[in-house]
Amino acid sequence: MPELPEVEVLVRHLHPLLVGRTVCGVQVSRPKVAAPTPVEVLRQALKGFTFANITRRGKYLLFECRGRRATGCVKVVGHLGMTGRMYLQPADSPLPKHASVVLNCGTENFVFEDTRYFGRFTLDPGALNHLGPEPLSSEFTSESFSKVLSRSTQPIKIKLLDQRVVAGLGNIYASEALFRARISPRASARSLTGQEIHRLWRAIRRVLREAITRGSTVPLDFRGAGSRDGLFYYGSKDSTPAGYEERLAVYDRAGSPCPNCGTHIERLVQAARSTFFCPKCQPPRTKRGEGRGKRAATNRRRRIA
DNA sequence: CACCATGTTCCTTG
DNA sequence: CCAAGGAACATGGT
Repeated sequence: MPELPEVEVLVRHLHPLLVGRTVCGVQVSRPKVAAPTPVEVLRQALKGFTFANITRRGKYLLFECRGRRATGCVKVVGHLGMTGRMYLQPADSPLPKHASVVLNCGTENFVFEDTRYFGRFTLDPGALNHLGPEPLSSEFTSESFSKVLSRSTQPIKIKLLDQRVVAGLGNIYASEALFRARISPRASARSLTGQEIHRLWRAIRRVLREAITRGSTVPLDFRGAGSRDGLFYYGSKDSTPAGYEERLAVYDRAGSPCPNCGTHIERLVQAARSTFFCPKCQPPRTKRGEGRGKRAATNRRRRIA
């Protein structure tokens, strides 16, 4: 569930539930979840502290906690990885199989469930230093975006996944934004025209905003008990959520008709990850700038062999 | 058994 | 130091 919109919706959901509550117990399932913070350090840091604020940066959740005497302030950096969920449940309810972190807050437990354990819950803020601008803030401009893209020969789709370029896009919304901007995912970043970059800049913001709006409107199941939650936020309580069909235009829709022109959506693999696009609405570059990286890589391999 | 999956980081090579 | 590619991480679904 974890790209910027999902994290944003989760933060808005958790904020009123957690702020003001005090942590009495801390349980961490395995060391790597808190790494590089030692589990014992995290436990001692949180015990007795009260949630003061919860915010987001890129795909990271930031939990601000304060001690009783305004002595210290602890900031926990959370990341959902691929399969992370966070929610509250009654303290006497059974914990999920893969409970990565459990914070007891009296009558309720705050649960960070993470099947694959790719997520993080740590005091180390290091990862935040490498993040690019927030896409929905004023620091993310068409001009700054253009400047960064002009230095790269990588396919634009791969560049969009680089968190130093812009923070919060993931595999789903990268495909969606390129479709909205009518740009081929294979086009090299530096080959984009000023007009295309502006379209892409707008598409990124629009796609993310729409997803946040939708996630805040539809009733969500944060525990993810829903059947079809793989692609969705956390799964809607409804097994067939209204509007599910049109939520994503291309992602995971290979073979389906493009909502614009009816052409079959195609799937391709870039950097070992799936990209979905409409070959007609997002046509390949005619001159140079497309497929170049691929050819270069092939030549390199030939030279080695 | 094979392949796929919303993400990040580390290692290698150039 | 930078850019780019690939494997690794861990578990489950189809």
